[in-house]
Amino acid sequence: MPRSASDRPTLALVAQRAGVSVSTASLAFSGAGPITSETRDRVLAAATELGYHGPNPLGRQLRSGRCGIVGVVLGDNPGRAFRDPVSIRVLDGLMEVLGEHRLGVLLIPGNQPQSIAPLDPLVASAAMDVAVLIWGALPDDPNLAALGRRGVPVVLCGEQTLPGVPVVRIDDRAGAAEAVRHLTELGHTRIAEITLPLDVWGAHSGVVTAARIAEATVMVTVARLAGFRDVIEPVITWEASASFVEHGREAALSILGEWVPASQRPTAIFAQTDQLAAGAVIAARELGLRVPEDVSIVGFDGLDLPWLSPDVLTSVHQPLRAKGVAMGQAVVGLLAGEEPQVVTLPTQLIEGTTTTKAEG
Amino acid sequence: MPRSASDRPTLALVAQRAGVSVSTASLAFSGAGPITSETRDRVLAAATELGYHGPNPLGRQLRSGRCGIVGVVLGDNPGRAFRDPVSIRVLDGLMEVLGEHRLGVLLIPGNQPQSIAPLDPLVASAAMDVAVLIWGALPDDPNLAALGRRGVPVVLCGEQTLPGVPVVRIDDRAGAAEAVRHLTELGHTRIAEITLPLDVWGAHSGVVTAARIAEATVMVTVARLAGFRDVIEPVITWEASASFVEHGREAALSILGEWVPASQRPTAIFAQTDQLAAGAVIAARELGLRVPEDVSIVGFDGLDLPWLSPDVLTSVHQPLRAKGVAMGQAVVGLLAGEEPQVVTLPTQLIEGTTTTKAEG
DNA sequence: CGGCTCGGCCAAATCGTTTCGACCACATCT
DNA sequence: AGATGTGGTCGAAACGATTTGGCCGAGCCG
Repeated sequence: MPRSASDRPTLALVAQRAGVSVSTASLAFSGAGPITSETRDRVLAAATELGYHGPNPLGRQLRSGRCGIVGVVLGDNPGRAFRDPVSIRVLDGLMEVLGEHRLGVLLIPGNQPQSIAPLDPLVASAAMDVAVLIWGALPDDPNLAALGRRGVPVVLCGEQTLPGVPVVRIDDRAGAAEAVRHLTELGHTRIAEITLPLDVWGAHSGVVTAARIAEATVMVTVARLAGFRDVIEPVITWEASASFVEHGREAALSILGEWVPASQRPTAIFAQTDQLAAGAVIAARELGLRVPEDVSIVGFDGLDLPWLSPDVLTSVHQPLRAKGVAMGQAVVGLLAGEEPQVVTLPTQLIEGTTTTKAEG
Repeated sequence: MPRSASDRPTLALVAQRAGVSVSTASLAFSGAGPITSETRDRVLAAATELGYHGPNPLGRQLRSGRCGIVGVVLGDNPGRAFRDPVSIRVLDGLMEVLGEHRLGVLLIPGNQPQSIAPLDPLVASAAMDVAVLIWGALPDDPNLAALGRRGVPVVLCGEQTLPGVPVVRIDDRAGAAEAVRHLTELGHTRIAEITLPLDVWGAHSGVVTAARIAEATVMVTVARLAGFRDVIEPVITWEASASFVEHGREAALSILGEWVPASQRPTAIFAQTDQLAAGAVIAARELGLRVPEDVSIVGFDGLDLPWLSPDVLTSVHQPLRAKGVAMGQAVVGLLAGEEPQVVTLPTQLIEGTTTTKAEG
């Protein structure tokens, strides 16, 4: 057994030992092309004798021009992307499909807006057959530009569409509208909003004005903001700096705090993600408010949140795993030379225990 | 700009256009070796004209014998590995170090015990310079065996040590003992235990006997079980089928249920992970028990659990991110030809709000 | 019995880059 | 002036596999 990678036997060595040509030995492993089982056995025997365990992927890759690797660009630093159950679920579905097609997932930290280095070196020069921008792309995304220059095909996720690029999306605007309409149909009129960051920096946090909302650049946020306003105008909008429970809690503590007269207190909150909504539920509990009697709360994503027990969040469910699966299929289609498509997946509001009729 | 990968210009083309040899053109890009700035500029100009954006990584890889990729083998299916905040944090630290050294992370679904296919094809044949078994290895791990045959160096995480293989670990046994000792020092004597799965299948769930405990095969579990028993014998041991909140909740509902006479009810629980412990806190709340007055709960890992608010879990903190960092450094060291080491990181019990003195 | 087909094997070209050694011109030292 | 560098460039040989086209012999059909 070879100690290090340097003294690994090559196919040529195996062929020599088996008394056949290199091409025949290759055939014995790949299985393509006609070969006597006797010959194959001789090659395989020679291989085991020499400790040769299959062809070196590097050589194969160079020849075939493919490396079997799909780069997955995380939209933010990995610490955040991974803490977000949403991307986790998507990644899960994606890996399933890619695994079936013997494609590997290369994790690529996305561009970090505050960083000086605009581009991860992996984006610029790692070997990959396709890249997936799992968190959506900005209109002038540097990753997208770099991958385009390199000639790496891309699959996108989210609102942004580009000619010749497959996109997997949901109707964020309609989903948000459905959530808010659910609340208005229950009789709520004073509805607060907890929104995702309006820009990629995520530096701001707190109540925001209409002016700032009009300048929002993150496409997902923009769509969900618009969906809310398709139904009714929020009484207050609170911008979170990221989609974590603690931010939702902080927002709701402020929105529902005791300094707000009960008569003016929002009777419902729509949070743009389940994490934020869950934070709001926790905040309401801490403030001694009953959910949903005193305040109804709706989220977006449809995560399974066992730790919110005994509450079950009312939420706009999106098929996260299916999203990943669809992206995987888009990757496979791209490699097969199919025409890129825009796939829109359905969302569905599912009632939990955190919404009920407005009092009075 | 080239439309597809097939008609991408090569270094030879660029060299020809610039009127220099291929080797000189290579020098112009790599920067290694002497070259006139004038010549380099000519090459670079020719490259931009042709839309050549740096050397093809595949060719470079074949030549250098390295592909700049580290395979990260997830111990279970990715859906689970990613749901577990523990591996996420470790992965985060790992990616940071590897990123600094321009190494990419290739995600590899681990062996799925219930599956017929014993080995992921990526383990068997993906190109990688090193593999990291992030969830530790079994004594007879098929991944480990396959990687060994292929000559891929390995970095391990956890209790299992192997000659010539770098390992990053914590002292699980001592950590568990510290947690339980904390409870006994507070006067607790009836202490229940919620344990991680005893075997890799994770099919069993419920109260377990001493006989089954003696047959535990997962090293981490074994170590934490032993740590408990270094201090005191648990009054009851409940095996969870995975490290999720809902399993901890289920366990605690059973352990603390109203059918248990208050005089015999455990006054404290040590759960082998924070997720399980958090589930226990939630269960206690649902049962109307006060934490910590009626029941003290200790976890293991030291996760930040904002959704457990207002409680803060008492827990044995392990440096998760540092674990990833150490594994990254082990990878880099391995590639640099350094001697493999076993690194043991410290753990520390940090008191939250979920433990207090036993009553009476 | 001759021509044709076809299965099984091989030689050689190819993928795109890096790197080693050779080479040349020019400057420097003795 | 001749010997000794030396900076800049080039040719050619790896790196390890796949794949195309060709060759040879055996079987089949007419």
